[in-house]
Parts: sequence; structure tokens; C-alpha cells
Amino acid sequence: MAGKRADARRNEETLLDAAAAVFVADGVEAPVRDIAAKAGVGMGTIYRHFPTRADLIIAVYRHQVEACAQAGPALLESCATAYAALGRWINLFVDFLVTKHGLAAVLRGDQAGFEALHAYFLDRLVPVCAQLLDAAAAAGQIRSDVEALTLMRGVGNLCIGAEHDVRYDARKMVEVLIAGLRPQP
Amino acid sequence: MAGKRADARRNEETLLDAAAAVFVADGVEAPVRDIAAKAGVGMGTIYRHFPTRADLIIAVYRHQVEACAQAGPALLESCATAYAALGRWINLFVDFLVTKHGLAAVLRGDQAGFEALHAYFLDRLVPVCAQLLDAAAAAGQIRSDVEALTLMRGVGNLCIGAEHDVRYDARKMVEVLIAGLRPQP
DNA sequence: TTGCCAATCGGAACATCGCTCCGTATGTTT
DNA sequence: AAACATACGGAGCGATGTTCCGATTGGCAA
Repeated sequence: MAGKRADARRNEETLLDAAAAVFVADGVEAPVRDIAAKAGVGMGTIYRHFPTRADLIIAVYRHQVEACAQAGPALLESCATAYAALGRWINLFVDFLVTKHGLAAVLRGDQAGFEALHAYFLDRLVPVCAQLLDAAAAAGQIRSDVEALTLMRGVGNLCIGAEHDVRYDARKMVEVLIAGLRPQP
Repeated sequence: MAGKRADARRNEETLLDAAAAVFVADGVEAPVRDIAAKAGVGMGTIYRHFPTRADLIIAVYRHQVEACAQAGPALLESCATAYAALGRWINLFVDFLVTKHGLAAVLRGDQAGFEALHAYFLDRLVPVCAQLLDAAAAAGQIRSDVEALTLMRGVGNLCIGAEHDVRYDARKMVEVLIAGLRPQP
């Protein structure tokens, strides 16, 4: 960040703003050309700053992902039970995903070119989820045979397409999924 | 089907076989050109028989979807409880999805060009699911505030990407989801 | 059997992607 | 102010879904 030319720094800022605006308007899968046009720069400029679309998406949402990650331990502290903390943390994650058009869809592991995005989300959030999961399991509040990575991907998948069909209630499915974690009778 | 020329009928058959083979080998998102090449026909031939990729996918899997739909009432008959029938039927659906590379991903409602596929699956399977769901709810075996369409889409979403990452256990997530349907204490 | 014509076919061509490449422009430094 | 490294713009590439139209061919009438 230090040895960068002034115009380069300015362009990076402009690009982040333009990308954020386009993502809100057209969703995360908006063409790179649209973002370049909105920012008033050429294609080359985007790709020099963000080697792949995934890197741009990561940069735009980094702050919110960090906030979500840091909320984990805080909730564990402030909630009555570990299970309650887990539920509220998952809700934070779901709120984040469903308000970003198409982000959940692009977070999937099976789409080529988005490995970096997938890896970033998982690297950052799975340990947090694991901590909450372990605490709840240790207290006997949930079954103990569910991996944090599987749960995170399951929740992410449930959020796919939530914004395109009012008949599909992603939040309710996540609620049911979390309820299903309780020890079986 | 009646007034069709012999070569047209033959090509349609050839195309279905080729598509099925390519789907097994490369997944449902395989390029149309590959399917045309495998079948030994031109691009135009594919699009005359199947106006869109979705129509081809529907045609290839129609039999299996029908079988799944018809298994619903049968399970309701043969299982001890409606909840058990629901669980086993969902498992049939999951088995179907996870063995077809990428089919779950393409079944999503948010992807342009696949509305026909999405609609077909939902039209055919949601009523079956609703019947099982209603029976279980009427018997007090599950909560009664979950719509069949939401459940079907949730299960479909949970199956996305199951084949690309052994660490993600889609079947377990579905199992947890179904467990979460039980009345809450 | 032959000849015709509509049904069918093949694949080039088009639009749209993500991404790369390189000649040009510009900021920094001396 | 000159020179050089850095950064920029956008044409271009390869891939993909889809359309279009001239060439081909099956099936029927004569």
C-alpha cells in the first residue's frame, strides 16, 4: 500500500465503491465490464488490482465478514446458553448472505473461478462456527456429530435464491436446520 | 411424435442417449457442443428438438422424476408413520440429486434460462411432498408451519456441491433438517 | 421408380462472458 | 525537464449458449 502511485490508490478506492454499488444494484454476478464502466476505468485496471472477480468480491465484503467472525466469541459471552449463541450467530450470517444478491450462490464450492472466495469465507468463519458448535456440544445442548464446515456450507446453501422467490423462506429453513441440531429423543 | 420424419425420431433418441452419457461423465452443465459432438449431430439439431438446455435435461431425467413422484403415496402406505414415510421419500430425492453431477445446482430458482427445469421439478414433486407433509402434520409428528415448496427447495439447495467436496456431508445436513421438523419441546 | 418439396440438418455466426496483453499515458524522482 | 518505472485502457482471445440459413434428405404423389 505504501509504494503505490497516487492514481493507483485512487483507482482502487473508486473500484471498491463502484463494485459495491453495482453489486447492490445487479447482484454479485454482475459483469466485470459493468463495474469497470461504473468506475470509469478500463478492464486492465480492474484485473491489476483484483486478479480475479473473487478477489474483488472478497475486498468489498471483507469488513462485514470480519464483523461476523468477531461477533462469535462475543455472543458466546453474552448469551444465556451456547445453543442460543450459535442460533444468533447463524442468524447474523444469514442476514449477511440474504441481503447480498447472489452472494450465497457464488459462495458454493462447485463453481470454478471462485475458489478464493469460497476459501476465504470458510477459513474465516468455520473456526468461529466450530467454537460455538463445540461449546454447545460440550454442554449437551446439541448433537456432537456435525462438523462446522458442513453446517456452514449447509446454511450458505439454504440461502441460495432466497431473494428471487418470496415463496421460498430461507430463514425458516435455517431455523429448522438449527432446531434439528438438538439432541434427538 | 406421429408426424415426425424417421431421421428426426432417430436423432431425438440419439440425442437423449448422448446427453445422458455426457451428463454422467461431465455433469449436467456440460457444453451443448459436447453433447452434439457425442451424438454426431449439429448444433441446430439439438435446439430444434430441445429449445433450451433445460428441456434436454428434463427429457433425460423425466423417468426418474416420475418414479420419485410415484414413490410418495406408496411410502405413505407402507411405512409405520407418516414421518418415516416423509424421511424415506426425502432420501429418495436426495439420492437422485447427489448422483447427478450439478443437477442440484441447476435446479435453483435464481439461474436464468433454467426456469423450465425448476418449474418442472417443483410442479411434479411439491404436491407429493405436500401430501407427506400434511399427513405427518395431521398426525402431530412434525411442526405444521413449513410449506412443501420451501422444504423441497431447501433440500435441493442442501445437495448443491455435494459431489465436489467430501468434507461437506449433504446427506447429514438433510437428515438434520428433517429432524428439525419434529415438534419443538 | 422418379421427382418434388417440405421437413430436417449442419455448422458458421452472433452476443456475452471472464480474462490477458501490450502500446500508450502519467506519476514520480533526480 | 528529462527519464524511467508504474499504471492505464481497451482491443482481443477463448469459451459458451443460442440463432439462422443454405444444403440435404425423407416421404409421398404421379
